Amino acid sequence: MKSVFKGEHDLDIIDDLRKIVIDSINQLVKEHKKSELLNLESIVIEIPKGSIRGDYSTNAAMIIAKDFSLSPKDIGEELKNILMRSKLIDTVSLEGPGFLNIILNESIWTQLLSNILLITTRYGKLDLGQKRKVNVEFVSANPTGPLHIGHVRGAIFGDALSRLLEYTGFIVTKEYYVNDGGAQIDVLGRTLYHRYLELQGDTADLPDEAYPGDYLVPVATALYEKYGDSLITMGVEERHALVCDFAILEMMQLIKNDLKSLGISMDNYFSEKMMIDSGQIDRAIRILEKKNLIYQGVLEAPKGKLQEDWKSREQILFKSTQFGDDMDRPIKKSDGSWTYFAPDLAYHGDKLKRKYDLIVDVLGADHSGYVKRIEAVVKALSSSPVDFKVKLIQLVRLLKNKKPLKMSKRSGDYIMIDDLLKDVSSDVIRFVMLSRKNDVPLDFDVDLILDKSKDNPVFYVNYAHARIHSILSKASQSGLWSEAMNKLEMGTTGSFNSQEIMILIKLSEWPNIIRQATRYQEPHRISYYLYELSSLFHSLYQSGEKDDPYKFIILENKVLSLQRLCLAKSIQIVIKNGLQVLGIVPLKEMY
RNA sequence: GGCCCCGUAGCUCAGCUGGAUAGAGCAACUGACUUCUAAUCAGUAGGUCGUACGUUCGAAUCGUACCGGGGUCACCA
Repeated sequence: MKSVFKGEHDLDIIDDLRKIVIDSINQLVKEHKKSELLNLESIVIEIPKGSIRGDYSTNAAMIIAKDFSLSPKDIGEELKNILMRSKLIDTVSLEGPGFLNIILNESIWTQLLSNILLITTRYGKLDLGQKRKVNVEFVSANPTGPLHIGHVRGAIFGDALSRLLEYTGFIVTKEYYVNDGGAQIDVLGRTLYHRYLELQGDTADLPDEAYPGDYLVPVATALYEKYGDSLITMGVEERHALVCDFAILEMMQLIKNDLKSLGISMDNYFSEKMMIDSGQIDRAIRILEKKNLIYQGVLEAPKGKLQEDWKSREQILFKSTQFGDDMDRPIKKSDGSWTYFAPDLAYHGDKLKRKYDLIVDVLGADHSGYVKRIEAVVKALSSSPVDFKVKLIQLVRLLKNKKPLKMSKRSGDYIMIDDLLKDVSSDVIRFVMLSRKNDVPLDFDVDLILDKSKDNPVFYVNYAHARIHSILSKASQSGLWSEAMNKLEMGTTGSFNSQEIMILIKLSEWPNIIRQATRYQEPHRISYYLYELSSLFHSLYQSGEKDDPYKFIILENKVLSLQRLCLAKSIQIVIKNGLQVLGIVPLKEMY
């Protein structure tokens, strides 16, 4: 019987082990003359925690017990006997309610290290996407001002998710929906014109509805440089259109700069205005009309708290309740103009036309009430079921000295991204933003980040990376190590201590972490993994501090030394791969 | 009132696609710097996994109800 591990493929021990278990089960199925297919989806290979003996464990026996009408212990015993035949498996023990604890043949660890050293950046780079097309829409902030801290989390999440999907073989389009067609643009235009008049001596106060903050002042200067005072005598409508267009261009430039400084580049900026002008809304609505999903009707008044200005009125509605929404949704205002929903409806229709296999919307949690109607649109407009996911990003609670920091929209005292980046690198911000699951609120303490940045876990991870770099360069000086060295011929003692094996098991988990993070679209799993891996490394490193035999560089034992250095290098490779998926630059030194 | 998210150690959170003795960080306490980088490590202490019922061999994880916190329920965007 040929070893599964001996193929030329990149090593993915957990997945391979799972295949061995499944093969063994299929063999049992034959032996027991069972013909029906078993549901093997929930069979998992796990890394047991605590003091349980075993490199890996599987719940297989407990899952299949029913199908065989046997107890988990009995079927587990049979499964164990088959598993024991595999050359890769050293021992299998049946424990607890029916877990099979597996210890692999120790030669696997040398193979794992050779494999990681050989394929480096490719280790963990699974082809899960197989060139399927994905659209990830994120940020999509209104082009009425620069990005502030509230936008950062969604921006970084969307970018990291996109990187992850690209890493795993998807073809990703990172897209920004530019709301350049709505009423807020009129306000923007009027505010800019006000600033423009100020330049020419007009001392009127900023109107209440105008955008606060002085970021439009330089834009007004640019406007003046281009047009002089000719705007004042221009026709109102012509002037307003011109000012608005100018403002949008400038605002998008600000936003693009902010994104760039966070390491984010979009593939596509989708203009709402251009879409409206090309008549796409009408077309999308005509499709819905054909499906009988548009009607004139009256909505019931909202229940619960009384809405003072509520008036019953007949409107053009989209029958989103047919797809699970709570109420049908209006698409036109009483003045005949579109609601916000109408262009967004057409926009998702446009995404569908572009034939993506997966469409992801990254939205702020304050849009949670909006999710169902968008899902309804996607269902209504697509001819075949499409994989559509909305990822809601919870708010960032901004703290200063552990106290909530109020940001007032009126005074315009938002913390802007470029302010933040003056004091702290985008890498640090990235790691913090990715250190929580997307649907949990995140505390972001400005002081903690600014003054005591070493409390940030990204330094912990980077410190491990840098330490390894340092060890390796020291080892190079002693001639024990060189990047050009043929690692496949590395000497190994063939045996590893328990601390090293814990790390090797952790390293073997990396492809699986990538698999899970991709499947659930949860980049934070990578942050946690990297922290844990770094922790194991620091611990191992410290063992060498106390005991010379545990050092990485042991001049009098070149074989052992090389083995340790290969382990260190492998850890470094995985940390580097992980940080790069998160869009963070791995450091070679900390000072 | 409807819908969505959350409730796990003093604090901030992992774990949630059902599995074994529920894990980290911070804070507290004890200890380790003639070094391969102490931005680190070792150890101690800390728990009715919001409550109750249910599903089953087995529940922090799934279901129902309730309690508590947040968000959202416009012709806003």
